[in-house]
This record gives sequence, C-alpha cells and structure tokens, in this order.
Amino acid sequence: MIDLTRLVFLRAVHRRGSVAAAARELGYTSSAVSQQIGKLQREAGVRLLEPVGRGVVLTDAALVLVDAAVSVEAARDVALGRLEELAGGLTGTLSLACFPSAIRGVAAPALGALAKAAPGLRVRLRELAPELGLDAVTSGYADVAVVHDWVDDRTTLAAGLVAVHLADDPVDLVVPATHRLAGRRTVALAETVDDVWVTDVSDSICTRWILDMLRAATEQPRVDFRAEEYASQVALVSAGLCVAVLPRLGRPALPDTVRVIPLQGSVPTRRFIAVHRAATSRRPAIRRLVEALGEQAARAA
Amino acid sequence: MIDLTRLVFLRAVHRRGSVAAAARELGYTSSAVSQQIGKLQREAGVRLLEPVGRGVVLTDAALVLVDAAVSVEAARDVALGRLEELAGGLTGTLSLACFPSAIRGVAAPALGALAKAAPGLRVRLRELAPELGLDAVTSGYADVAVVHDWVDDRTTLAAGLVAVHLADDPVDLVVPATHRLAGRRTVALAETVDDVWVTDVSDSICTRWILDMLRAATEQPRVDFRAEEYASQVALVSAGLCVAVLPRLGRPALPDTVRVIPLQGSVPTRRFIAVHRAATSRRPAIRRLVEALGEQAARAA
DNA sequence: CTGCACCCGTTAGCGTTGCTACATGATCGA
DNA sequence: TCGATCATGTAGCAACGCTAACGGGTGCAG
Repeated sequence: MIDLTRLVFLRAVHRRGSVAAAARELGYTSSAVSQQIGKLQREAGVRLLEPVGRGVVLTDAALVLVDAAVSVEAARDVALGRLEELAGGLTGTLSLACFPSAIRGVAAPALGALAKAAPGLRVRLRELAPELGLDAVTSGYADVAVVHDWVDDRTTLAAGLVAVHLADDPVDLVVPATHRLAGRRTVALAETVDDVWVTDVSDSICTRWILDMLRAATEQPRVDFRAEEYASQVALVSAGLCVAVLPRLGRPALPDTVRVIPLQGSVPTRRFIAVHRAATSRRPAIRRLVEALGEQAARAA
Repeated sequence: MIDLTRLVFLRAVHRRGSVAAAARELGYTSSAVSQQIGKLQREAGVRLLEPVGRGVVLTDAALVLVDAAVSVEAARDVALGRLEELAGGLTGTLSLACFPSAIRGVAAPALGALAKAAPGLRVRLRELAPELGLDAVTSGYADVAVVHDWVDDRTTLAAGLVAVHLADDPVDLVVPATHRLAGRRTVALAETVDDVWVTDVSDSICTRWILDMLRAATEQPRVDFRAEEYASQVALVSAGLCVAVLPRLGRPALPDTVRVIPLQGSVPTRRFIAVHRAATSRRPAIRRLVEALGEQAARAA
C-alpha cells in the first residue's frame, strides 16, 4: 500500500524540479527527500525519478502520484474548512505570506484588528516576495499570500488558486522640497521629462512605464540613479538630486525635505491581491483573514 | 496539520461502531486505535469520539474527517489503477475474499488460469462468509469479494461498491441410490413432500423455501436433520435417511450411494457475485481478476 | 445490589521509522 | 581540469507507533 504522507515529497520535487530544491522548500535534507521517494518507489513498484544530467525528471507514474497528491491535499483542505465551520471558525492557525510594503500598509493593522475580533485565531506572518508568496500558497507552506501586480501586467494565477482584489495603489510623484514643482497640488508627469530620475533596479512595470514616458518625450532621459529600496530613493530625492515616484500604500513617514504630489491622468497602479487555494475558500478563518485584509486596504487606499 | 494515514483508524471505528471492534478489524490492539484517534483529536483540535454507555459515537467533526478519509482512499485507488494501466496491469498484488464453495467451484480454477495468463499478478485468497466479504471490500482489507445471494432475496450493496454477476447456481435434488425417485431424469419438488429432509441450520432463503413448500403441501413436514456443512448432509442422504437439495457449483465429488436429480420449474438459485470498490473499477488487475472469475463461473454453470 | 463481562483510556517499554551528518559517484560550467 | 552542484547511499540518534498491563466506567445476570 502507498503511504500517502510521502506524496508531499514527490509533489515538492515536481514543483521544484530537483530533489535538492524540494528539500530546501520543505526544510529537510536532500537525503531525507531521496529516501522518502525511494520508499515510495518500492511501495508503488515503479520508478518515479529518472536521472537526467545531474538532476531528475518525474516518470509518468510519478505524475500519476502527483495527481493523487493534489486530490489528497484538496480533501484535507476541504475537511479543515468544514471542521472550522463546525467550530465557529475562530480557532486554529493560519500562515500569511506578505511582501514588505504590504506588511506596513495592510497586514500589520489588519492583523491587529483581527487579533481583537477573533482572539482564538492565530496568524503567522512571513515576509516573502510576491512570486515566492504564490509558490508558498501553492505548496501549502502558506495559506494566504498578499501579492501585487501592475494593472497593465496582471500575473496569471496557477490552477487551484483564487485571487481577491484588495486595493489599487497608485504612485505619487516625490520631489525635493526645493523643487520648482514642490508647491503644486497636482502635476502631470509630462512636466518632469527633463528632471533627473531615480527608479528601482528591477525591470518592473512601473519602471518601464517611466522610461517609456521619458523616451517618448525626450531623447536623453536622465535616469541617473537606480535603487531598489524606497528609503534609498527617498534619500536621493531628499538630497535634491532627483525626483521619483512612490506607491502610496505602506509608504514610510517622509522627511519634510521632500514633497509628495499626486499625479494627473492614468498613472502606474499596483494592485494588492490576496491569494489562497480554491480548496480553502470555505474555511471561515481564511474568509475572515481575507476580509480583514480587504477592509484595511480599502481604508488605507 | 492532520496526518491522513490516521484516518483509516477513524473510518474503521465509524464502520464498526466501537474502538475494540475497529481494532479487531485492523488487526491492532484497541490501545493502538485509541492512541491514534487521540492524536488525531489533538491535531484537529476537536473531540472526535463521545463516550456513550460503554461504547463511543463519532462527533460531527469526526464524520467530516470520515468523509475526507473516503475521498483520500478513493484518490489512492484511482492512482493505483492508473499506475497499473501504465505498467500494463499485469503486476501487483490483489486480495480476494471468497465464500467456501466458491473457492472450490470458481476461485481455484480461475486463479489457476490467471496465474498462467498473468504470472506477474499475485492474488491472495482468504475464505470469508459473504457478509464479512462485503465488509472486507468496503474496508479495503480485500479488493474483490465473491459473495452470493438468492435471486428472491438480493442483498443491497453499500454505496461505493459495484457488483458483477458471475453465474446463477440452481440447486439439485439429492436422494439415496435406493430411493424410489433415484432413476428419474428430472423431478418436481412436489413429489418429495412426504420424504424426510435435511437442511442447513441457518435460516437461509433456500431453507425457508423448502420449508414453505413442504408446509404448503403437508401438515407434518419431516425435517428431521439439520446440518450446516454439505458433506454432512450428503452423508445423511448416503445413509438412506433423507433427501436434500444441493447447489450445483462447487459441489464436491459425490459417492455412488446417492443420485443427483435436476429439479423442474423454478428452483432456489444462488447468484454468484463479484464485488469491488467503484474506485478500483479502472484497475486492469481488478478487471482481469473479475473477468477470470466470470469465465470460470460460466464454464462451471 | 453485587459480581462479572465488556469496553475505553492511560502508562511503561520496546522495536521500527525517519531524520541528520557525512561520504561517494556523476555531471556541468568555467 | 578544478570546483560546484546534484542524487544517493551509510551510521547514528531521536521520535513515533505498537503491545502489554492496569484502572475507571457501564450494562447485565443472578
């Protein structure tokens, strides 16, 4: 008979593509994963992993077992949901994955309110970049992830995941207090094409959007600074070196050496999204957590 | 997180109605079952068993988990089936439950033929009364059960089980070689109302049918002998003491001191049935085994 | 009402499982 | 060719899961 608990190992290898990566995800040694899959092979009487190069690929038989693992984990999720419905849904432990600025802007206040409203519900929080957050939910490592994408570049969701829109988060222009536009109530981005810019290093939609805009308006866009962290960008702006755009949600307190000015027209907007597994949709604890995140996001936006 | 392998214990308790009975079914101590369910309770954070009298009943939460167990075991069965399809279906081990006379009349020759045709397929055989055979299949202890009922008293099948009709098995009249009817080709049962009878001890349909027939025809039915085993009945007939009816299939060799005479009209008929779980319907090994049983039954009938 | 049988739960003890650390062989990139 | 990475074996140790034995509770018969 096949031991169903071993299937999580096989599923992890399937997701990650290698025994070592699966072991890292699960928090085990690669030896442990290898041994578990070895036993699974003897139980099933079939080869599950085929060595290819210095990695492995899953055989057709292994994919059958991965399917079974998905069914099994879905059954477990459904059962947990129904158990919580019986218990009233205010107990248990959830795991939340959250990208950095959403912790400040949404998760922290939402969890504070939730802790008062549902004291029996414990929520573990883990900071995780959006892509990793999605993986964490898929793998069951987290129950809910707060991620973001850009309205013009919506990420496609893996099967079995459902998304709940929390809030739209437009960017504002940030200029030094001494800047010529510092006193304005609003500003059109076109007025800034001749300024020096700081953007983030990664090639995000927001950065591409700024570059496209600048290139269309001027032959020599002056993006002299690249810094990933917003605090660094603010420091550069504060020094009077450049201008920047900054998302509104989860923005830290800014020094009075800079001014924040809303932009006119259509501006790059992050979408805050809560993601969880479809099989957990009925869990009251999940619904309550997502609800709390949504309320807080709406209040902050 | 809930350990899914423990659910088989809960499911067994649900089926049997008590911890002790579940332990007997699973081949464990009641202590082991109790401990496993205790851990399940701590994992789920809910009471699963409620003491009632000197037994237990399952709580609503426990029933939720039983549902999950059914889903999980179905997923396992489906996966096994698909694995066998990949492997060609000629490997693995099946467990067959069979009532005594079906072993002689059907299972033994069928397994003999199957062992030649599919040498990679191993079949474990266990003698089990029809009711116990059905339980064994439900619980997963056996994969296939050969059971019987009577055409006028069809057993209703539990959900999740499917039945395949193998053969009809009518009874014949058995008389001493010195009996006045011994030379006949066929006989109507009405001609035997004044004879002394032997029937089995249990209140089977066949026995009831004989008694009803005799009571309708005579005020003093003479059922002087009751013996469960057919060999004992034959011995009594052989001694010239009485007549009997005997199913045709799986009948052992009879001494020449008795004569077998087919009955005219509608006679009590056993239906041989192969039963397996619906989730295993696609397993080639299961199909092959049931097919072999069916062929042999048709040949014997 | 009292002994008795049955059943459920707990505890101590022991064998097995499953993990880590480490070593080995193989493969790919620089 | 060297170093990095990967998969998979082998000792050793902690945790798990089982059995055996005991205690508490319930229902039944005398």
